Amino acid sequence: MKLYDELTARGLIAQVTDEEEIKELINNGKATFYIGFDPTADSLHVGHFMALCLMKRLQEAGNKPIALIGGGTAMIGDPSGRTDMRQMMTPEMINHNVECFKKQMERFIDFSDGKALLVNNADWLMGLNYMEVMREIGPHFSVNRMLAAECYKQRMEKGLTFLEFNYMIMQSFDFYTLFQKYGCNMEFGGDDQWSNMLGGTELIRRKLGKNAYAMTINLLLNSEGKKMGKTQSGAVWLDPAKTSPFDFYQYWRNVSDADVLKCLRMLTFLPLEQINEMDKWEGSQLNEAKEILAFELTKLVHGEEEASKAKEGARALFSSGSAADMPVAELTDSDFENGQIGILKLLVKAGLAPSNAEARRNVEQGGVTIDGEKAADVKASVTKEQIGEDGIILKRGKKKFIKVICK
RNA sequence: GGAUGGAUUCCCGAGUGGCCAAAGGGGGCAGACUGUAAAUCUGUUGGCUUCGCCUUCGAAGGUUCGAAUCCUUCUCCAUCCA
Repeated sequence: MKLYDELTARGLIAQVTDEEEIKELINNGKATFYIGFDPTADSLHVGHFMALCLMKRLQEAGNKPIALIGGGTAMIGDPSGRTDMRQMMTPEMINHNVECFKKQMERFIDFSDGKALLVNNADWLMGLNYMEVMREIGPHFSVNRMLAAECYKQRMEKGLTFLEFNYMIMQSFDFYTLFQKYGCNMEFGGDDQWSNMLGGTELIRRKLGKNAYAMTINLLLNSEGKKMGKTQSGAVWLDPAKTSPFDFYQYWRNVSDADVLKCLRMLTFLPLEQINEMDKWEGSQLNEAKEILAFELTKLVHGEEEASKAKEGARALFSSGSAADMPVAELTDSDFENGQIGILKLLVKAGLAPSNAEARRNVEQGGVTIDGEKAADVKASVTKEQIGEDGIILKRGKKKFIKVICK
């Protein structure tokens, strides 16, 4: 199966500017393409991961990837699809994030020997001269058309500042620059980037009279239409320090039935035949598919060893309620009073509850167990001896476990 | 620059002097049922040393025995006019 068909079969392709031409280019390894990543946080997340996987697939087919880190565009903030104003980021934050992004990307994409490029648009955007940009680029953008673009629609009601309005122009300028500098003829991105990307192809056509192409990949949405890769407490990060491999594994282990196959297709590198086979699974067998999904993704992001650890840990935990590889919380002597610690304080210290009140509620509602025994009394406490050398297993709710040990 | 409307708890959104830690919904959390799924039902949802106390209704002052509610100034946002 040719690359383009495979991407289609996996449900990745959302929109393309010219299907025939793009097919021809990427199937034959003739594309030099770029994907932009704005450093708005200090770690990549699942959305970025999809883009990186796409990059990898294309690279394997002989195309040349350029990973662009938006150190310059992050100064503006992309308003696409957002209803609220973006928080302005300080240059220090941006630089820090750029460094974090670089490190993480190098784990996924092979940048050696010019097989792929890593560039930062701050290199050309920061030195731009306002008047020059106005005269050179300005005339090629119709405000009327920009305002009609889908990506600004949501902001027309809540308000849009001139700063953010310029984002599209900067992104277009990126494509234009890469086209000239590196012969970059394609841009990929999430579907929410479509209008920004069209801006780039238009600009290249108008200024240089040349053709460039754009293709978007579908955003990973769950069956309820919400973006996946987000939890209550924030994004699912690729940085193990921000989302532990265990939690990462659990996130995918817990996707709903309706989303497993979609995730397998879009996110993993498993052969399509194998995935189609799983498509026939029903009921509790789907549970196995979830385990495969979780394992595969954890393997891709954190390596096989971590993935196995997470898998074994989860299995042990959910079947017997104990495991060697589970998150650990350490207590120190100062946490104890007269050699013991209250159950509520213990929950908070272990990070299972954000506050005493929350911990109290959990205990009162029967959601807390210690070593498998239900803790029903809010005033109960645990002694240092009970925790001992091996520690105790503290559980809140059905899925949150932590091992508590003493120093 | 002018006119008008607005800012309430995680989000949406009621509340116009005491009965307000603040209706209702969404979301979250916990329980039951299950397959670590979905749906459904129940409870819960600011904090604390929890029969009590402390901090919250854009910010700062003021009026009052008492303010999310009234007054003053400020900040921010939307709409219309320039």
